[in-house]
Amino acid sequence: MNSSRGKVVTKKFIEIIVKPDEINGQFSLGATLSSGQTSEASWVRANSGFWNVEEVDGQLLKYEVRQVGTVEKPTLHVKLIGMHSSQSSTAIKDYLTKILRLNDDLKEFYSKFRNDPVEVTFNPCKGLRLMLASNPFESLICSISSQNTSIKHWNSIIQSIKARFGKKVLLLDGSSFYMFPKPKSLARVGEDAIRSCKAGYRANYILTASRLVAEGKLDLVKLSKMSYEEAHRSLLGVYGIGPKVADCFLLYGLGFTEAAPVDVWVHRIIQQLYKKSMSVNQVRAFLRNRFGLWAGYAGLYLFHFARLRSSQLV
DNA sequence: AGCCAGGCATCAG
DNA sequence: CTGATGCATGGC
Repeated sequence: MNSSRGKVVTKKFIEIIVKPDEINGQFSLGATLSSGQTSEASWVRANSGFWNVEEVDGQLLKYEVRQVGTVEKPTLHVKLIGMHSSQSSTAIKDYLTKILRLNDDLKEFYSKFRNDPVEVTFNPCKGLRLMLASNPFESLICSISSQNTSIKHWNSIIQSIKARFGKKVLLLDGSSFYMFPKPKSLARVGEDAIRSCKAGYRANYILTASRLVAEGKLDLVKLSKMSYEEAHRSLLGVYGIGPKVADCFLLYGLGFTEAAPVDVWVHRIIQQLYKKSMSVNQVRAFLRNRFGLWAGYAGLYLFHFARLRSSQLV
């Protein structure tokens, strides 16, 4: 069992495998983690996969996920570093299934809307899945930081916030990682400090939201138990949070799949595909009415498709 | 140099 | 309610 006293080299990690029959339909890890979702800022690309660090059952855990096989028959290899022997690998599997949304029935999405103009996105985006943020507060700040700037820039804002105000942890493989600060820590640092993370005018929004969460006036758990409309309405009351940021957080932070964030990309592509001139608000209503609980997926596919096309990859 | 990026608060009408 | 404008920052 314990090899640390023997001649055998201690195995520092455990590897688990997620098989095709544990994934509901197609999956593309690469597309999913490269699609600019506001839940993914913390994932790091390395080797042939991606890694992240999270607290699972109060235990710090680094996981490296790599896809083998095809998009149609996907298999995931997950390397776990720092796992206690008391933790079951099925608990880890459940956790990954939840945040990579492996139970979402993608084939149903494709077949249900195969006669809709959104169908043109299915092939180029095949296997793309929504992701659920593992830390709702981090997702809230990511969503706020992402407004009116590039994906690259808001990712760098988040990295700076983590490096400046987050706790540094050392991992068993020798690497280190900055955790996202807790609401109370971030609420304490002041606007100038947040501004120095190149957050610009968003610094005030970030600080305001952090204070509200720290003081319990913005209860993320309570929000997750409301209806979508109710939760959206109450988020709009927060300074710095508008319709798009609220939808980002509800979708990626809390898992409301009927939320479809409408940004400039989605606004443009919807008007092109459906040949109708619409305001941002009209597009938002349009997506919700047409796609219901699949609106989040439709929005993500349209967003990713539009960006792929503009970079000449399609 | 000027415009755009996963927008929002504010103010005018 | 809808429409115009300023706002930090970085990339092209």
